[in-house]
Amino acid sequence: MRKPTIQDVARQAGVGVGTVSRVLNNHVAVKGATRESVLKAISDLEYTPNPHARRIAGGKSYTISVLLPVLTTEFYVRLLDGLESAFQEARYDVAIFPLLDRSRLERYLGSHTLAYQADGLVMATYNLTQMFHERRLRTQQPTVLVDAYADNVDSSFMDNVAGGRLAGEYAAKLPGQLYAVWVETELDQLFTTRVFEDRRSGFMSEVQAAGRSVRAEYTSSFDSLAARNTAATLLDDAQAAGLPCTVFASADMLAGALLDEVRLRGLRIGQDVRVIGFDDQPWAAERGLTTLHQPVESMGYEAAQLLLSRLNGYKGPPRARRFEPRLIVRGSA
Amino acid sequence: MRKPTIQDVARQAGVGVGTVSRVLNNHVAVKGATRESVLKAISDLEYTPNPHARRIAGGKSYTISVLLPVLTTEFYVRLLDGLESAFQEARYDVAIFPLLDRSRLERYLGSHTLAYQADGLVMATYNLTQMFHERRLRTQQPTVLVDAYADNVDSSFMDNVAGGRLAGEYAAKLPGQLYAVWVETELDQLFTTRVFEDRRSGFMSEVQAAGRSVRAEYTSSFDSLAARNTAATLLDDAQAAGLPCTVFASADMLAGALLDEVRLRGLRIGQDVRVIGFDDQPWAAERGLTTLHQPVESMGYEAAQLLLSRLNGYKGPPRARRFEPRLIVRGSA
DNA sequence: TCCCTTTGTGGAACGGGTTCCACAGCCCGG
DNA sequence: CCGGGCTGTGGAACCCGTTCCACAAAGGGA
Repeated sequence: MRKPTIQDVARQAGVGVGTVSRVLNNHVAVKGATRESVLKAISDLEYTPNPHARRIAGGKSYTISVLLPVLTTEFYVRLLDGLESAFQEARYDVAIFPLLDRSRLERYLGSHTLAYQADGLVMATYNLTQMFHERRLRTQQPTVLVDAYADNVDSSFMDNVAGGRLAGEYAAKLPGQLYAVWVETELDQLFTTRVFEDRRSGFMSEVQAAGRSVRAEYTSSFDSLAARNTAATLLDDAQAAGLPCTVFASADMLAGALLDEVRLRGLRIGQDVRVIGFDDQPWAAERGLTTLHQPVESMGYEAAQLLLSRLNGYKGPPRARRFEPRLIVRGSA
Repeated sequence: MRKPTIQDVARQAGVGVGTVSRVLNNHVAVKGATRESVLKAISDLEYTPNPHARRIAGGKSYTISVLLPVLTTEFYVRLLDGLESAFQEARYDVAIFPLLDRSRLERYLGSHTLAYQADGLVMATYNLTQMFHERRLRTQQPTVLVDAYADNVDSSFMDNVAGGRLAGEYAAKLPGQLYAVWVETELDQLFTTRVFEDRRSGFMSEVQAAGRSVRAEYTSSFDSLAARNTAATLLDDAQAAGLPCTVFASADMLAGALLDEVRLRGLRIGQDVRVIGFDDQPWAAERGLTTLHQPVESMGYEAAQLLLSRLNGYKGPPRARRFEPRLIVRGSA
């Protein structure tokens, strides 16, 4: 049996095709009773609109490209959930582009692939808009940054400076020497993020304002081995200088490595060594990690709304949606 | 200025629209001279066909979904290169779906997202077809496995058993105790792969046939810290038992951890400790790693061809394209 | 040379939506 | 009670390719 079309629905409901289309797109000018009968016909026939017909008639692709770093963290799963729920409401499809490497990025955007055909672009964490200005990417779609910001495009992000400050404020009240460990930004200039820089500056300003000294020279890449090595070095120094101490780990991943290493040395978490993380990953609650929580879904949802309003013709200056982090105090600090 | 359509091209070239369409789709029945004039008109007008119109007219989505594990290894970049080059030739778009987690997979395939609309499915490394049979996924698109195999669907893969055998055969001739380290398959039952199992069975059979004993109880997950820990444990044992020794690492990632740990201990690679990897990642040449090379692009390209032939109506039984690994001998063993 | 195939080509019909115009019915003010 | 405007709705035109049918021209066999 043929897939039902909008014509079939119109016939079944005893209305015109225009009316069915109006119901599908939530146009206001459809009377309650008419709308009901259309909806009934739709469900009776199990009708689903043909997206390609829609695209060609509407002259748009109703597709959004999302460019993501390749990381399996819960963060991006939740971010996508937020993005997709908003785009789904507006009947947009989402195409995901994992940023595997530089050449692949250029291929994504430079040729006639899905990303190129999309009506809009979402960039997560990495701000690649500079490439547009350098004319290395020729895309001109409306763009929104999420988990990143810039003053020339719309953005939806958490205030990482504020997060750093919350951590700093809290840490400043704890006894013992203060330490901090940072994530190094990626090697490739292209894929950089200011997230960790911001966390750092917030933390440092607050701690210094409180007159506390910090040993903040520890860094690690986003890799479990590197994190563990850094944790070990830091704890060597801390043990040499004398416990207790407090460590701010600018990502839960680093905090996790610290917790492991602390346990390995038979030290007591929350007493000998206090650890403050950042991200509130799913395991953080389980392991009692004091950390900063981000409203990730909301960030995604709002990013989508910003982009959708551009697609609906909004022409104003770039807007920024700033979200506030929340310090979750658990046992680790 | 409006984007040129096929009508504009036809007018410019002084031919009918049907002819233009035939040229675009490489139908044979177009004379050389006519074809030339059409091609000239296309390039003069900078015409690019509207993919959505094509989809609706053709009744297909001309889109393939590729389901990938989320790993930044060179392997998947190359695999995608192979897949995309074949699909591009056939004028198919590729949509990538990183397998972030289970719920996301079900959402991808269960609802009316891009993956669902696609004409075909490529699954890399993970064989998720069992979910179709369990009715947990309702997709019925033609499917091809790449870097994985099963007897109920088309597949394109390297013979990992043969790779293991090559490694075993080579290792069996080297002096000292033999060791082997394996990658554990993922925890989630859904995302499993037989790749490492195969490498293991190939290696073991060859080594045992040569009458050599192996200490093959070492395993690690695909994580740098875990790999390093395993490497350390293995080398502790090896040093206790006496050098020289030879280690087969069933993934270059593990081999890399071994090389690091060997250097750390001041041992000589290729003399005290010989290491054989698997994958031939880009850094392997640089670090002189003896390893097994896979024709990754070809695997991807052939997988695409298998799928395309299904899309063109091929109805035969499942086919398997098996590729042979090649042992690259460098300094490490 | 004539008729019958091939071969190559033009163009209408078609796919399934959206949009816009026209019109019916209603409400309201004068 | 009538005309003007507003609201809600039907349906034709349109979006832009692919496909198929019809037909002209060229080639081949008798």
